[in-house]
Amino acid sequence: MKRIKTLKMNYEFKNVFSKGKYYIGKQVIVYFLNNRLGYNRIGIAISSKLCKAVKRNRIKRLIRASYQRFCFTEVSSYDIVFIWNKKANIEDASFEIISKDLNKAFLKFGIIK
RNA sequence: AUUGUAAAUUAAAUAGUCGCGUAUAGCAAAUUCGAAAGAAUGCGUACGAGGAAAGUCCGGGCUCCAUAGAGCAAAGAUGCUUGAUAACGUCAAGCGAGGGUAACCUUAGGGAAAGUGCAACAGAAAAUAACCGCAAAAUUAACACAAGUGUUAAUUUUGUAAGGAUGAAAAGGCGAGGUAAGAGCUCACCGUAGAAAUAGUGAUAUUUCUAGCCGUGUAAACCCCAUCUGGAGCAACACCGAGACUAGGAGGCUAAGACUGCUCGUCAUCUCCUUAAUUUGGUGGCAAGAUGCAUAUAGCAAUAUAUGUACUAGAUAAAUGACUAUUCACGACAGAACCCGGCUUACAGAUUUACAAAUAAA
RNA sequence: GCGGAUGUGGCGGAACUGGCAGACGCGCUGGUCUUAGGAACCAGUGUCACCGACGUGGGGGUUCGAGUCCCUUCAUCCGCA
Repeated sequence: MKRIKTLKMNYEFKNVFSKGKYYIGKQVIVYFLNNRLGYNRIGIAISSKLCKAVKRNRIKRLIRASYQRFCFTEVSSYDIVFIWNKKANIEDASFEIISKDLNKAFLKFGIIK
């Protein structure tokens, strides 16, 4: 399955937020939770209060693009949720900083080596 | 050349690597997911967001509610004229009013004599104007003298809108005549209202005559008049596949339902109320349309007609991104979600056309 | 997609038919009281300025005059399917 699986329902997001572990990066906050499906599922949540649709779309694309850069050697099964850090300025969103954040987060929880 | 007015166009480009969505009677493989309906997978090829996609402020298509019906009421919208349009609160061309030296811009612009309400404070008075004042007559009192008149004051009656601290607004304005004092009482000029003629489809304009002007403002207060509007929305709706389908009550007539009230009429047979439950997946709807562009004809124009030509975004947590290199003016506002016509709002710059003003030069 | 509500000092919250905007409460500042603090009481508190002008989310309009009426726009909140 090459296509990225996504989280869809509201209760799935709530489950990850309440039970999962998290890492706070400069621009992105990452939540992790184990699942038993045998593959990863991701969800990206950006509040509509932060900015308008074009910038929100851009952030989603940046996160998705940087997620695809990591090739997962082991068969990992996690639910991962990405949230924009409210302290960071939306105008400064860039691919480099987001991919660094993701790299640190994945290293911390041992998904990649 | 400067300053300005109006209208229109455009919305960085190129190459490479990786990646995303849709389509595919191209090639390959017959497998995977699912309870089923159904869906998906590799490679290749093609295509893949705007002028506002936005706000949701109007109007329509489409679907269901009966085929969307009839009448009265209620509620709401619009409001100079003529035309355009599927329709509109939109657009075009005009008229009136206001602004600008001008090009040009703005304009919810019917009715106040159908009725009701309101006009704070100030002011004599805020809408059937006599409080002060001005003037005349009568009475009383005082004073003067030439001795029955005059002057002054007060009171009463009458006439009078010239003047009066105010106010946004004071009863057409201003000047002259006139008068006891005054007054459109009379006259000239200006304004207003009405009628006729002429021009125009018409709003209206011009001219002439008449009326001395007997009614202020507010309808974006209620209202009156004219015109218009049935309701709900693609989460509509149709179909396919699962799951669930409890207990009690009422009606099956004249009941209940189909936007609100009433009356009439129609439809369907099971419907409604309370409690429990109201879960979940797929397919269609879904992209060629009152479409855009060019030319010709009609028209001042909006637009219409004809011919030619162009047009594969179609998702369902929602597709356009990342990196590298080069160039420049160094990139604004901003992301389709059933589809169209408008309106409104946001917007870095770049380009083009037409016109106006005064100055300078030729 | 459809529908509704709200916006006024630093904060909450009044102002009715258009007619003196900032009532009232909390907070803040200064003073009295106290050895000190609290409580209590008194005075002040939009901005520029000290005459006056501008101020009810922003921009227009109607009116003699808008917090109030109308249009447009921004922000926040809520409901339904």
